[in-house]
Amino acid sequence: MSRGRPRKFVEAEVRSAIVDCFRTKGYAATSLDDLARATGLVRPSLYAAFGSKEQMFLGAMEDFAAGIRQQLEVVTGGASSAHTALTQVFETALDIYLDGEGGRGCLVFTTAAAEAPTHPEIRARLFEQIASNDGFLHRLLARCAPQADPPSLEAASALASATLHSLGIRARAGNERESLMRFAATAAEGIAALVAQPQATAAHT
Amino acid sequence: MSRGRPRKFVEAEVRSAIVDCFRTKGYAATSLDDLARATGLVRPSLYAAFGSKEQMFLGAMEDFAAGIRQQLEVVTGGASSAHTALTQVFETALDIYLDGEGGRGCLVFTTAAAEAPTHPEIRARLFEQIASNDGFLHRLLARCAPQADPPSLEAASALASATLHSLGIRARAGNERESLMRFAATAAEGIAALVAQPQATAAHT
DNA sequence: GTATTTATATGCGATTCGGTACATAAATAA
DNA sequence: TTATTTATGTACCGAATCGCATATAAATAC
Repeated sequence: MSRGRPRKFVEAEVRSAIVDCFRTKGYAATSLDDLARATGLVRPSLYAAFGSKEQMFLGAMEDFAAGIRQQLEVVTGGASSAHTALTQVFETALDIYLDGEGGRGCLVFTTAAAEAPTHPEIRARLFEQIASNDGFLHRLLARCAPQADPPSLEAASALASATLHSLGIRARAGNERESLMRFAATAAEGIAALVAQPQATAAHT
Repeated sequence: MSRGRPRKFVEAEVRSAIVDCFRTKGYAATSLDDLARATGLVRPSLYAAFGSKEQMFLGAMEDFAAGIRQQLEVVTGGASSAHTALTQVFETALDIYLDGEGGRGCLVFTTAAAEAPTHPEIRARLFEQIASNDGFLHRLLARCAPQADPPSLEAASALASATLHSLGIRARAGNERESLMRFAATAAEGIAALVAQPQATAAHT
């Protein structure tokens, strides 16, 4: 047991509330009072436990990305074909992007991206998380489409990543779930076709 | 000639400065004082000419989107193949996304998207501009790849749109120009392959 | 010239901002 | 019990926020 007065809050719940708050209102528009209200803590407790506003946001990026990544790994664990893997990836992401009211989208690809030009630390983490996500999709497709030649695999994983980014933006724009599902299905079929027919990429002229 | 005291500023220059300001700092973090400094106007003049902060931002979205659209139409006017058209679209977008220092990215797909959950008007315009951009790319590909079957065309234009969204995010994350160019080239080849080999899309199982 | 119209310039005013100082409460260690 | 450690709660700081009220300047209309 730790030494002093015990905390009154459950850390995981508070972290989740912080994510939701930043995701809905954005970084700059979220005040420490907003976070205090959302978490039930008072401002000094928040500061003592999670640091400054920017540190809280960096933590929220980490939490959000880790949550998505974990779900994606569970969902794609048994995927065999590229098409089913992509479909599951996109639908899992959409479930997260569309939760709550009003399409809160992606904290990393949208909210953090908006702050990147003025916050070097946020930009650095955004860079890392984009690269990490690219790597995940690349490995996933390499596993599910071993017959694809390297250029096709490269194109397919780039396009898969781009589709995920686009879904985050489109969810924010207020698209309906069915519309986003159609978009995801269309993208998944196109990308799957690429790795199914590897020779297509080479001859474009 | 108009009646009262003439304006001291050139409207186009001021509008451009407003776009740059919002694009770099984001909506909430941009103060009216920031805008006044950037434009050389004083706050009441800004307000009289362009309305509230939200109205200024909506105007900036319009200006930014119109500027990109116009450049894209010029650049793709003579494009014949899907591959060259896509390459020109992506490179033109990158020129804009990478101008200034620190990769300011896309005001619409990133900055506006971050504000969408809390600003219905911004969300509505974002929705429209995404749809408008989708339509542009769809028409462009239909013109440059008339041999493609409808499903392939659908997939290709969805992926082209997604690539544009992704480039905006990646530019914000601080990627180097060469890295983004490679990404764009990879995506362009993959998408072009889709419309070059229309039968690929149908058989994915 | 005089009135009217529009733009600029100064400055206020209530509110909110992020962060912290200080006092109090609740646990453990000795 | 007493000392120590940690968390909570209250109150406050200077700075910045958006929007506007008011006064002045510069043009045209008559």
